[in-house]
Amino acid sequence: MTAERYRRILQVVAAIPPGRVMSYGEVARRAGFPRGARLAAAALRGANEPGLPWHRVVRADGRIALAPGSPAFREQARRLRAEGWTLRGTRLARDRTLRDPDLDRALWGPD
DNA sequence: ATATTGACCCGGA
DNA sequence: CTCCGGGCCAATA
Repeated sequence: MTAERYRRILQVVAAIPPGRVMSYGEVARRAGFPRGARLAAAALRGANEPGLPWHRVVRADGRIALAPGSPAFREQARRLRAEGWTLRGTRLARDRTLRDPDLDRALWGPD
C-alpha cells in the first residue's frame, strides 16, 4: 500500500537530527526505496504532521526544491537558517559545521 | 486505460 | 551557470 510507503518515508524524515539535511533520494533510499526520490517528494507534499522536520529535506545538489520566492520556500529557508545554515541564493552553502556525512559525500565528495 | 504532472536525480553538453 | 534527455514512480486528470 502506498500509505505504508509514505509512513516509512516520513519516519526517516522525522529522524533527521536538527542542523542536518538529507536529499529526497537519500530519504527514499534509507526508507527502502532505492529509486523513490519522487516518492519521498510526494510523501512530503501530502503530509502535514505537526513536528515533522520537512525543511531538512533538500535536493541532491543542495538546493531547496520548493518554488523560489514562494511562502513555502521562504519558510524552509527561514527554518534552515535558524538551524545554522547559510543560504547562497536558493542553495545551501557548504560552510556548515554540523553536516551530514552522507549528503556531503554526495554533494562535494570526501574532504 | 492513457496522459500529464511533480517539493527528484544524473550525466553530458 | 543553464539546458537536455532519459529514468523514475505515485497522484491526478
